[in-house]
Amino acid sequence: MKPETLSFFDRVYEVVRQIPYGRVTNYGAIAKYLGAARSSRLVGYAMNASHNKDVPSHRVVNRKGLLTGKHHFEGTHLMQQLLENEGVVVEDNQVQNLNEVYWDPVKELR
DNA sequence: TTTCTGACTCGAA
DNA sequence: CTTCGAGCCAGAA
Repeated sequence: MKPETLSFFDRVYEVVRQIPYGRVTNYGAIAKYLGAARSSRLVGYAMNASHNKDVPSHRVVNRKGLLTGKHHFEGTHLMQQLLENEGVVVEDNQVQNLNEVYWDPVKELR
């Protein structure tokens, strides 16, 4: 597909889809990678609409590593379980080893 | 068609 | 230290 024809939301999905297994990133990093550093909110809003998409939205957390979007998953701890299943340590709705599993599209991707 | 409201982040007061 | 405002897009009512 042509990136130019994709909406901002679609471009967010493309980036999220490239997050490696067992890694997580945050909204601001994705926004910055897309050239819209001030649009971190939109990334979150995009996740809200990514339910029908093939997007691993559970790998996207906020800047502090908090699972702010877990409430949008089925069950009470599905998002946390998905992450732990990938080896990510989550405790009290927050990624503990964030600096170890953190994946920055701006640096890692290109 | 207009209005509203969200999975955020950062800097200023 | 805490609180507040601004910036940004898409879909539903």
